[in-house]
Amino acid sequence: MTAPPASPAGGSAPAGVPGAARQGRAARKRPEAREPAGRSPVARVAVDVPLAHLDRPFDYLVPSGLDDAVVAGSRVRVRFAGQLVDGIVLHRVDRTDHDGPLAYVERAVSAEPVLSPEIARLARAVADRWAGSLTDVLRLAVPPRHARVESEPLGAAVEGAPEPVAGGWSAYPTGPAFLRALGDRRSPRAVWSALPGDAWPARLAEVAAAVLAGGRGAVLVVPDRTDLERLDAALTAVLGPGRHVALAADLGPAERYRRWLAVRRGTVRIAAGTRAAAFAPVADLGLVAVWDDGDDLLAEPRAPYPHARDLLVLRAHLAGAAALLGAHARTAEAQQLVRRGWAREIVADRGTVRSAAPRVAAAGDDDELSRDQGARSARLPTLAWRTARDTLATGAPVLVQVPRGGYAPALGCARCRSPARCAYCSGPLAAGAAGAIPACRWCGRPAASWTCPTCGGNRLRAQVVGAARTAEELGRAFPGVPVRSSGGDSVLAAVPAEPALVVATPGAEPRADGGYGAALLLDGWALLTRPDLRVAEEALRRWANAAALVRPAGAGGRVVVGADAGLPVVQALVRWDPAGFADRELSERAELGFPPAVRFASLTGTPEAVAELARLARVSPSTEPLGPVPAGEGTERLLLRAPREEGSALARALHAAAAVRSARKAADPVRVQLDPLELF
DNA sequence: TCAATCCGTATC
DNA sequence: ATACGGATTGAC
Repeated sequence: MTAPPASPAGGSAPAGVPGAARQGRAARKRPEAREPAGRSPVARVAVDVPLAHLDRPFDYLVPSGLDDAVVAGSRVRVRFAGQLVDGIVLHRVDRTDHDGPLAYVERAVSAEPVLSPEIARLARAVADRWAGSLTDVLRLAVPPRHARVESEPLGAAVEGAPEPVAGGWSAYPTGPAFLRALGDRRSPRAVWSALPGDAWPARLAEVAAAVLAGGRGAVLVVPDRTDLERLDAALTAVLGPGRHVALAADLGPAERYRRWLAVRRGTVRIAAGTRAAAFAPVADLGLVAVWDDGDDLLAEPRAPYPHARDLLVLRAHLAGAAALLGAHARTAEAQQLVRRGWAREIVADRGTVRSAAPRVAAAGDDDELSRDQGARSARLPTLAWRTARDTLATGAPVLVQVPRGGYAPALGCARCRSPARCAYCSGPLAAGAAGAIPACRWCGRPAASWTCPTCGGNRLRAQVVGAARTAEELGRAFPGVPVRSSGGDSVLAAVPAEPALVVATPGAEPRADGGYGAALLLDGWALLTRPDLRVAEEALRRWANAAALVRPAGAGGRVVVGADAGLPVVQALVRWDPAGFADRELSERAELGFPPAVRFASLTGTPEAVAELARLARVSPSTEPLGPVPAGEGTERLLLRAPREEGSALARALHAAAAVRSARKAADPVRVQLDPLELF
């Protein structure tokens, strides 16, 4: 360590020159004399440059005039490689490790310490875990500044803690103990299988109340906006007003920053939100929770592509906080946390599950279709049709889950069944409405006339029937029964307790007042035939989320799933055993060498760039390359597979290789993703 | 011998 | 990105 030099720029600065600078030819403003702050004159700054080889802090001198504003966590502007860039102060320190002159911090943007020590540590760990740069993570973690909001008067914190309530947690044998531990400032970790019909937002709100009772704060993450609205309402109901904020991406910059600042300043201690809220800088963090961690909305689409579940697990670990992963279904990742002993299970006993769940029956492809004319055109198996008819007769609504939106989202040749492709870009053709001219789903060009390249036929038929056409057909099959649709841009939150057919795409199912009388889960084959590692897990997740909205079997609740009864995933739904399914799934993946039993990295870019990065990455001998395979538009994708315990070494090697490439000014970027959701 | 230019490397 | 240092080139 060396002491900071007394003056910047190698001693050439006009330290002793009085304010009246000599007039040059032009009225060029000379920098006024600056001197380093008296104590801790060095600011260690994370500069906002995305280059991998610059992913480390840089030291600057704090001029005495900025001594008060340049604090750990505050935003600054500094000169870096000749240009002014944004930065965030990581620390104020006494001396520098840098042997060379230090530049001064140019400007303090504000004295607000936006980066808390906990989030600074987390951001570094996230960058390391996902082979990214700190800068990239900070862009995800710290929202853009809004100066006016920052200067608004501080809102008052609501004092005291709300009454803790065991509420619905007593339905789970280990639930009350979990809540008690939170109230005692301990940090239990659990994977929670929510009972069908349970009001999960209320359960999360009760958990938040327990954390508050212990004097700590919590972060609660849900997949989407609709879930957040429900959680927001439950938090208000259980905690009272002013004790939490809802953080969503679409709030607008001012409101977003206002709520975020309330968390950062400690005015509120409970932060609920969608995936970006996983970084919410809650003070004295007691708990992180995530609902329905299998939802792919929790995967961040921006570099370095962290997944909110894994990020929260990491955060709980670093901060010594409790963790709760709740869902109706269960992911293999959550099951792995249980198996490794990192988390305990919170599950109801079999009897409770049985009495809460609807009765589930399978109607596979070989089931005869209904003889009813309308029902046949709606491709309802007899069982589904009868179930709908009988349920509607009792006065209850029926939920119809259709895997795909639109009208006919995939068309094929009427004669040979081969998929219909766009003549220009080879994208899939789809029809938007009955009798509408088909159009390409990629480029939007209409295909007024079409000839099958395989057999020469020129008539199209629907390969996949979408929700819109299903609604139309159900209307004919059940004349006089209202049909409501939910999906795409128009998602219904709830429907009344009256006879209706409610057609929804997965994730857009409205809740029914008093529960649905029945749910028909159509076209299971369409869900299960996609070439994806997670198809079965994802199908069970979607089915369970829909079936959880149906009344218990004892109250007449019925579910018909349109898939082969012999499939293990269908059996898991029939028996309502998501934990058993996840356990078997995890074992299978371990045998086949798939995540989460092993770690994967995916490198995407031009073939040369991918090859170069793979060559530069000093990976362990047990790291296995798979591919590369074409990934469209002149790019390739290479997968690297490593044993689970070598995951961080793999990430480190890839980041180091990316640093070599960025230092060489390599032109073509390579996208590096750890644990990518899509493997094939 | 010196200045203009090129290239590589560090960026505090 | 840009800026700087050292090497290289070319003209006198």
